[in-house]
Amino acid sequence: MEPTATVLDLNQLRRSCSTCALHELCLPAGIGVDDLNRLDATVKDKRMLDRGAVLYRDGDKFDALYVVRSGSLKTFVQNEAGDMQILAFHLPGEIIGFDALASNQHVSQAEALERSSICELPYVQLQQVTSDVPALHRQLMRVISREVVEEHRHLMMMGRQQAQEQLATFLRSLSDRYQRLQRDGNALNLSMSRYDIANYLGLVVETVSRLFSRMEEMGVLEVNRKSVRILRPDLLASLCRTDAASKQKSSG
Amino acid sequence: MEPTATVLDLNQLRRSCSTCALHELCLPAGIGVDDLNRLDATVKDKRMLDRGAVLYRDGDKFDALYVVRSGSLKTFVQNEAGDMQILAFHLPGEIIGFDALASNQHVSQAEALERSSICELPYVQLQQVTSDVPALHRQLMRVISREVVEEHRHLMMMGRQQAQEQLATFLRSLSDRYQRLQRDGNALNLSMSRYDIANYLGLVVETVSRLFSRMEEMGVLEVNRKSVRILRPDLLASLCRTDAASKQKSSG
DNA sequence: CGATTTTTTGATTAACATCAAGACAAGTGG
DNA sequence: CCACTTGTCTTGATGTTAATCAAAAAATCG
Repeated sequence: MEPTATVLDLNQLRRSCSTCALHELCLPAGIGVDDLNRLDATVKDKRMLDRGAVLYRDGDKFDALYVVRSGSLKTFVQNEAGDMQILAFHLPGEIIGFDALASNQHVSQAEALERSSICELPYVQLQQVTSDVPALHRQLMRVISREVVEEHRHLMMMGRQQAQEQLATFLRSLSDRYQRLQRDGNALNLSMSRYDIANYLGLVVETVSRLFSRMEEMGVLEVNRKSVRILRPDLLASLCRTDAASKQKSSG
Repeated sequence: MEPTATVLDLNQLRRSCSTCALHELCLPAGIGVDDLNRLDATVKDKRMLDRGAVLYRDGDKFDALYVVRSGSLKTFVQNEAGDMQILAFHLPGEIIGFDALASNQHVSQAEALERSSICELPYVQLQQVTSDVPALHRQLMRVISREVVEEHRHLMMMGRQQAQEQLATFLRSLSDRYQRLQRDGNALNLSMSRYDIANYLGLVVETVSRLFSRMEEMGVLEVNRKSVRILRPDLLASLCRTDAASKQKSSG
């Protein structure tokens, strides 16, 4: 490969928060121009991660938050026995690493699902900026709060929905996030494996595979390995809940 | 009832953060004396809630965070169909309401499980204090982060453990929290119903009831309705995970 | 291409939900 | 204080969903 290409790439990555395409979705959302430059200065050199590369692992000292700039990652926890539970899949504009604020060390692991680029926000500097810029402080709190709310959705999904509803909900939420990124919400490109999807939903891989097949038979999806096209968004929506009346499971 | 008793009660409740028994477990943890007085000034009149009383509900405008001072609460979300998912049970010293930071309105409901008293932290004032007192800002971030970490535990429990392991894990975590409150960690007083426990774990009430019976037969617990005595903490611990080797479910 | 991993499909089983009913505690009103 | 209601909890019998076991097909990789 020619060096020019690489240099261009790096320059592209080097562009600031102010000109970043994710501007309105990321930490800068709702921040004034002056303050934005300050934030910009704290964002450290962007990192590239290859598929499978680990951004941080359980036990790592906390020293930065990270923003997904392109690509995608998964975060997960592991117990003593080595069982893994995937917590979330992260798309561009999303900030990760908040779990480490509590104890000053990470209690989860973040791993790239594909080649991804990352903005690093060293925490000491970020703290400096946020204490000077109240708007940024509030914005940061809002972002953590969004993570809390998202986890509530995850809990509701795992606790109260059955397998097919869960997968439908998962696909719909992915579709929504695609749209917020100005992508076609009906043409999903799943960067995670079936195994990862199953784990995220608390199922086994066979179940997920069967569900994809079933939804394809129903005409809801067109599945081609990683690429999933939503043919009938309306049907998919209806699959998120089997006729309301029909279940107990401590619904309330 | 005699007015004197009521007045005394109110006075007791009115005592400040500095002298509160929960001092070291609550927001003041790690805050200096001077700053503590400032925090103290922002804590609004304490509220009493009767069993079943609602502190905030889904859709309520966000204007305060709340600290459980005595008693206990549950928080839960509900979907369109009315299905409920309990997110957590909250004991004294715990701060709730963070879900509302994201959108300026609550997206969950908090309800007292027994007669409980609550400290209210009006957010506008809290924001003022935190911007003046960086230590408090950091402490607040740590507390939200703890909530995130706790939810990771909940997700791991629901996604990867089976019913008996879940209940064992739940009881153990409750026991730990009792101990942090200087209570006997082996003499639990469950303020929540079997129904609530089942919902929290993603099970039905019959399953939970059967598990209590089974654990009693095994000699792990002595169950008497709301009162649960842990007879064999060691056995309980071992129940949190059936022999490590024996499962798939996308463990890693 | 052979080797390994991922995904799909089928057959069987286990875990938990559902259905049904009784036991027990806590009110409630007479 | 007692009959009666109501809600919570327990226990048993049966059913269903998703896990497990097994193996082949498809994709990825060196």
